[in-house]
Amino acid sequence: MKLVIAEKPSVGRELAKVFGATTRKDGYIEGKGYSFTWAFGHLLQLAPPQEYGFYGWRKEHLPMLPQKFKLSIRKIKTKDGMVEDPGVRKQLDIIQKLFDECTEIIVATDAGREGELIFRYIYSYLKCKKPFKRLWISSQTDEAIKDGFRNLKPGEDYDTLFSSAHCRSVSDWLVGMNATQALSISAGNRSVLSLGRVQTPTLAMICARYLEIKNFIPKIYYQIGIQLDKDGQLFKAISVDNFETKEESEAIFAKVEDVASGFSNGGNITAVEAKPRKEPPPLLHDLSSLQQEANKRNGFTADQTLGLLQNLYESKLVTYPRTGSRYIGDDVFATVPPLIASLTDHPQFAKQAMALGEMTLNKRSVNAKKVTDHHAILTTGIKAGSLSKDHQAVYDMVAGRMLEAFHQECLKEVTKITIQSEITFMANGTVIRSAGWRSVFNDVEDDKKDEDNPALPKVKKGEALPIINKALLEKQTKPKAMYNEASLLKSLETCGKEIEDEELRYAMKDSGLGTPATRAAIIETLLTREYILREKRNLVPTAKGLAVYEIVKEKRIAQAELTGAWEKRLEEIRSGGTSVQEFKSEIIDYTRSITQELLTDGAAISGQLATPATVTT
DNA sequence: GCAAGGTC
Repeated sequence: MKLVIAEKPSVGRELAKVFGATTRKDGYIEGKGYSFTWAFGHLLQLAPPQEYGFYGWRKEHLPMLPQKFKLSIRKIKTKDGMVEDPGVRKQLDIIQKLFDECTEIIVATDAGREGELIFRYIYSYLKCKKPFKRLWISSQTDEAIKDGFRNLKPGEDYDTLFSSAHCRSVSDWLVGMNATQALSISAGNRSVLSLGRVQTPTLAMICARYLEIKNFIPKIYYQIGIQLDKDGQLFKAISVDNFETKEESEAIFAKVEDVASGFSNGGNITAVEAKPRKEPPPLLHDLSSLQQEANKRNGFTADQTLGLLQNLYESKLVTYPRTGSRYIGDDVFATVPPLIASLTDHPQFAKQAMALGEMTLNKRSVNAKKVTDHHAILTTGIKAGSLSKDHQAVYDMVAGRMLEAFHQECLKEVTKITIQSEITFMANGTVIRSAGWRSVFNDVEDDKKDEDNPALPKVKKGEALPIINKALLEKQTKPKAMYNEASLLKSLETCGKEIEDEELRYAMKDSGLGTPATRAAIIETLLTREYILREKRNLVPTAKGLAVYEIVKEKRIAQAELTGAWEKRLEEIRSGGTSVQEFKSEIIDYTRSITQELLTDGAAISGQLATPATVTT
């Protein structure tokens, strides 16, 4: 018997189906000379400090540098503390039995660094010696699966990928465990002050933004607004320049030739520009973009959205949710028309689904090269029974985005009219000629809500129009907005760099902080540590969070660049350019220095933290 | 009591 092992049950079942294996057993499926089993993500983790003899949190232990790392079964939190996850233990027993019985293993965990690690940790923990080959596919259509099985790779081809994965894991343990204990101990050991490669830069982003807003000094400036009349159709224009002083703006304001000052046609049209603009549909959703949208539309937290999506996935209503790709391959694209047809009885989308059925589908979201472990989130075509309100809301965001993504471009006409009257004014207007994808939700664009003129009258250069109204406007510069879950997720994708362009931002996603599957958990960790609070929809730092930030803000552990630097080195390990030993010794050096620094610097916040919890006996 | 990574 050959054993196929997948990363998760859904993939194991899918592979079995393609092979025609149908005998369902407890934890695996059998048939045609194969057995198909699965993990549930990482079943094993690097063992905690006490398994190396570091009991309690003691300064004398630091830095903890285990010679050889051990693996232990994934734990879950219960009221009696952390215990082995019984489901994980059971599945490991099943895998052990299948390892013993098989002649060969086919590794079918996700095609990536963590997928490799999931299998290798199991293989190592169960002390298996059987030969294994690697299935490496980026799409799970029948054809891609069959093709992958015809082209199995030698297992050892991925040895360096495993090395880089293990290094990632060990490095996070060394830096995270040591830094956390060092800071907690030196700050007086009152509570857990956790630090880590991902959570600490995230905290730093929230704190830096908060302080920037708190220290922001608004500046007053003046603008002049006018209203013009073209044959009874009124429109607004605003001065191109801002004025710094009230005196200056008042002097100019007085000279603007409005009707009330005796000028019947004081507004001279000096330029008219009307340009058609095409707006392509948005890309399909990946987890992060969906979490952002659900936060904006419904106020769901990243964690809630992930939970709702996971339920929908388990009910087979949507495809795999923890994806970082907003694209699908051509093979999946071939399955899209029936998916759209399945929405023709949807109460909200029926009309658009029918219209889309008649059109050539837009292929902006179709690009096999941009599909990594998983493709963008789609519906499956399976009819949703009655869903809870929240589940329905998330399902509709997936379905609606699908209709948008394959829809026509939105065609607009953008008009700019330049008016001269003592100074230069500008009127902007946008008219939608053909709504295209925008007809799915009929939303107003975020940045167009305060646009002064939806439609502008037809005017010609050289015309003079009456200015029927003028106003001196006093305005203030505004600080950036506080982070909320949506804007934080967006920032994590690009390490805090603000990139508006959707595709450019997407290109940077490999250098982001955390992964789609872990970002919601990172936010929850910061909340659990009481480093941050939810204040309405905003995420704001607490005094504790700010105190920790003050200690670490200049250190590498608080900078997103640390992840970038590690990633570069890990890729060198994978490609064979750097030895594992070289990287590990760098990490150990860094662990020693950050631990030492924190043991000293942490004392600074000892007094600032909340009084220790009262101990009752 | 602690990281970040994966998933149910």
